[in-house]
Formats: sequence, C-alpha cells, structure tokens
Amino acid sequence: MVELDRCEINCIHDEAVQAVRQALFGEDVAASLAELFKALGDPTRVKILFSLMTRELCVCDLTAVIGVSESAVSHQLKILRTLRLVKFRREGKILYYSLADDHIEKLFAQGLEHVTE
Amino acid sequence: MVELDRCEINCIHDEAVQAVRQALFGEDVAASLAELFKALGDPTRVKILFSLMTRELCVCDLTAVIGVSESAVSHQLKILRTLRLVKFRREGKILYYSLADDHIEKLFAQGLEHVTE
DNA sequence: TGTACATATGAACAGATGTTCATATATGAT
DNA sequence: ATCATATATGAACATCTGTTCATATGTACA
Repeated sequence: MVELDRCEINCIHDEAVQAVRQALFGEDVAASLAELFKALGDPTRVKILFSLMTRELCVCDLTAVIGVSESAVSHQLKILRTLRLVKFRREGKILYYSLADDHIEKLFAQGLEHVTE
Repeated sequence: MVELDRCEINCIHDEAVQAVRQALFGEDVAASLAELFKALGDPTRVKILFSLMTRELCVCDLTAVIGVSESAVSHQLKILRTLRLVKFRREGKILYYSLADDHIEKLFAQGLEHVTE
C-alpha cells in the first residue's frame, strides 16, 4: 500500500495510475527487456548483428567487416551470446557465428522503420 | 582501400567479407539504430513507454506508476522526446505524454517474444 | 503582482560501459 | 612436445549514463 506521496490531491489521476500499475509487467520483465534493448544499443553490436543477418561469419571476418579490434569483437560477441542473440559452431580453430533466431531481424526491421522515416 | 591488416592469409573469407561490407548500412544508420535501441535499453524508460502504451499520462502519474522521482522521469522523457518516441500535449499546467507512433509497441512485442521464450 | 503548482533543466557524482593491452586457452600442424 | 593461429578473457582506463539536488520556467489563480 505505498500510496502517492507527491502531488497529493491535484495532479494525479488515480484510476489511471491504478489501471496502468496493474497492466505494467513486473520488475524482472522490465529489466530483461531493457537488457535486451541495451544489447542492441551499441554501434559495434549493431554492425555485428547486421553482418550476421547476411550470413554466418567467423570472428576474423567480423573484425575485417566492422573495422574494430578482434578483442573488441570478441568481448561484444560474449555479450550477444549471453543474451542468446547469437550462436556459433566450431570448425577446427575457427568459430562461425550466426544469429540465434529471427527475432533480431524483425527488431531491426522495426527499428529501421522508425529511424528512416 | 583499407584492406585487411590482420589474419593475413588464413582465416578471412574474402568474398564473404566483401559481400557483407557492401550489404552493411552506413555508419550513420548504424549509429541511429544503436541510439534508438539504447533509448529502449533502460528499465525506467521501458516502464515509461510501457505505461504510455495503456493510455496517455501526465508526468505526475508516471512518477506514481513507476516509482521514481519526478526529476528522473522528466530527464528520461526528454531523451524519449528527442528521439521522437513520445509526444505531449499541454492542458493548463499539466503535460500529457503519449507514444509518438506505433513502432514502439511493435518493438516491445518483438522484444517480449525473445525475452519470454 | 505574487503565490502555488507541474514540469524542466543544469551541475555533480557514483556506477556502468566499451576499448585496449597483455595474457590465456584451444585446436591443428610439424 | 612445440609452435602457430583463432579466439577468449581479465584488468585497467577513459567515457558515458542515470539519479539526485537545487534551481528555473511556465501556467493558473488570487
């Protein structure tokens, strides 16, 4: 019962606040969503993911395509892996990365719509 | 003509790299996309946007729903405004915020699919 | 004009983030 | 075993980010 302690009487629309509060997903879901979007919120990772939309690539290829150090790519790949945004298969010494599922492509498509309008 | 200066001969898949490089969108688009996703990549902003999916709300309502200071909400709203993710209308002293367009709902839907699977 | 209220904004500060550098691990070849 | 290569990882560091606190702006009303 943590009620309003600001804007005591005037500004708050009680019913609205109650309704929205109930509809609002939990703290954990909000955190997960934010974590996902945050992972997409970096130019290097955007480029990695977009590159992988074309085809699977090894770390070395990604380095060449994107133009950052191999270490930086590797660090970012770890983040993307942790969030199940990319997966990889091993072939000898080489690791081939690819998108984990097709959500990312849809997210990018939506994002591009917003950005390029 | 900045060619490969690492993994000289062995690892790079030249054709792949060339192809992906051509397909890759420009630096500016990558930056814009990252900026958009970064804006969605914070719990407070996620909650603000999700709240506004239900209905338009004033700053004071948002403060009550989300449970952070009015100043914090206001700062975050500025970021969302700058990226044209939310808009507002004034009614006397009160500002009613709402989602700028329906891209955000689609992005959230996609994001939730990934998170809750 | 002055007061009250809703919201915005700037500065400051703690904590998070991305890169670099050095080093470690894993695989294949000699 | 030793070595070279492809990738991963930890530490360090500079930069960025979100909140708080204090203050400013804008609107309504007396």
